Amino acid sequence: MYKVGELATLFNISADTLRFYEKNGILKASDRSSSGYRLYTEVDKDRLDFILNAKAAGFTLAEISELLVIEVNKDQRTCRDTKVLIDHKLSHVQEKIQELQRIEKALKSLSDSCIGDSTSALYCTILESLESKKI
Amino acid sequence: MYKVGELATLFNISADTLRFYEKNGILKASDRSSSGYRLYTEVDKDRLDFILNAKAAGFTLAEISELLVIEVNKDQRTCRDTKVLIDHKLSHVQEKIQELQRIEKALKSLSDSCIGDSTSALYCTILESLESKKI
DNA sequence: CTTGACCTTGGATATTACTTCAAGGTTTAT
DNA sequence: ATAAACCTTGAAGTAATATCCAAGGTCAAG
Repeated sequence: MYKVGELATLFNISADTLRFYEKNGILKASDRSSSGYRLYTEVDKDRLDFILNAKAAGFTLAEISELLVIEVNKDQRTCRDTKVLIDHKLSHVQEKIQELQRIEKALKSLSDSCIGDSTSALYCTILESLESKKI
Repeated sequence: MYKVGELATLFNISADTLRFYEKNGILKASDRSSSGYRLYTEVDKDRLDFILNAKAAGFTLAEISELLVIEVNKDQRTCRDTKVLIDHKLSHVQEKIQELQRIEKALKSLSDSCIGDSTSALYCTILESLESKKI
């Protein structure tokens, strides 16, 4: 059994984060000590591991909740249920990448247009672009 | 002179957004009518154009404020001042792209490991990965 | 028995960029 | 003259993910 600070240290997160996860129904300590301290079991620890792995894969906490529902009811769920979530997330991430690449391109084009030396900004091509050009 | 709704319509944003910009010191209507209506001039309109172009290039409102300070005091600023901001933003965006690409890769690898058919999730490789593997 | 490190709770704060609301005043068209 | 469409303000709400704080209880060591 781990106290909140112990489990937090194990995973290099803060005790506040664990309390936050509990408040949001994503990870509840299985037990409490007689004095009210949270006590986490090995199962709780595995669940936290799952949560943090999913987070590292880019899932939001809401999405992780969905994944956990499947994980916990594995025997009544199919691979399709899981894969649908992953693929949905994947295309969302790909859209975001494309949007950022559009922005990257715009910024590069702004940056490349300007030498960036100590001459007056009066005729700075970057500013000129922002004044009028549609990006 | 444009009223708030007129200017908003011109740029396909909401009147509320313009009021929000004013509250945040990013764009203030130059005048008010006798009854208190905001009245925007052509200069205000140009400034809004600048703001929206910068937004399209991925800048936050705080960053746009910085750009506007340079834009308005052009004669006392250099190209370097401007380019520093752009390049700073550019590398920030590139970092975000890399992080998303890391996530994309992780998701792809999860997705590819699973056929996603109607077999039980009991042995779903995606769930197995999330249970233990560090991504 | 005291000190320090830990734990509890609820609530506030932070970020970003708005949106919505309530209650009321103004303008324009018919 | 009245209805529709506009405008005003300040305050509160939203999403996402925590972090910080205050006031107080608990536990282990010396």
